[in-house]
Amino acid sequence: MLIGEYSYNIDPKGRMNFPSKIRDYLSEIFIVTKGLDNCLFVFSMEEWNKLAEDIKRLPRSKAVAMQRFYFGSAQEIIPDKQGRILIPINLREYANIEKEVVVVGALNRAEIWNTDRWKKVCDDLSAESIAETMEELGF
Amino acid sequence: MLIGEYSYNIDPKGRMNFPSKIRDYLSEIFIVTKGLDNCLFVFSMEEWNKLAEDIKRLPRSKAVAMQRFYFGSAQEIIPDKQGRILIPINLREYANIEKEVVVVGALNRAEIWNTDRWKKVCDDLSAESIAETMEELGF
DNA sequence: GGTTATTAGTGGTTGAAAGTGGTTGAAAAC
DNA sequence: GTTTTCAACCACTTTCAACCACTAATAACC
Repeated sequence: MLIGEYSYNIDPKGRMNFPSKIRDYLSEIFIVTKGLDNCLFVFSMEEWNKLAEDIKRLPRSKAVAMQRFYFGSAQEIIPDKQGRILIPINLREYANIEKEVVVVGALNRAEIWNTDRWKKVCDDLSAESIAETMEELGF
Repeated sequence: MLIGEYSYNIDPKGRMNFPSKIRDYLSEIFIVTKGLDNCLFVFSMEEWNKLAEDIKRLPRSKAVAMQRFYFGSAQEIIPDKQGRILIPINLREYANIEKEVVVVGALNRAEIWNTDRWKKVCDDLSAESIAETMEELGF
């Protein structure tokens, strides 16, 4: 299961470190795509293939948008010996990533965020709605 | 699987570079045809033959239009030593391709777009519909 | 608790591959 | 026979992946 929050800086060459714990979970090669709310999604090959299969089976009307969104933006990523990755420029632009970056575990995927955006998202998470949902779950 | 987004300029002689990653997948020779939404489709010979078979099996009424659309516009493409391709003028006109071009991976085919058109298509992808479909898929 | 060993993270260099521009020569068109 | 076109090269530039070397942080051990 992917959990945790990790902060890094992107170096002048566009490389960013990628948390070793998440790397271990994803194995040597994985997929980065556009995600929701202008973050990037990171999938293991296994999860990615599942998603691809599901998208294939969608009715045409929904499939086209999903295909363009995910396949169009997807990139195979292989970290270098030091565990760094290089994110394609179009994805960096999409996610507003320039310098400070956060990698966040999210169950079956990881997410990459512009740090400021991430902070904002966290602030906006209303404590009440969380509490409410917890109650629904019986916790 | 064909994925990713790659940007190039068409040079004064009408040549455009073609991404090596997609070239590798398609092998030495492939097919370009008119596609949906005024883009161009790029198929591997294998996929192309499959499509041709499928079209053959259609009921006559539907087959004629499909045949005219796909076979009529199809062209075999062989990249030069540097990996560039030359797109026939009728296809360039169809897709409004003049200078800035994007090549996009889409699972079993690639698409070639006028850059501005592609941007527009991406912008029009509604975030809600993507989110909704994701939820349906259980991601 | 302090020292050492190990792993995580950062910066920089280099060489191969990807990408771009231009030239030439054969074939087709006039 | 001349001109035009275009595929096939050649040469150059840029990019980026693969290293190497170093520092910081963490874990293990005495």
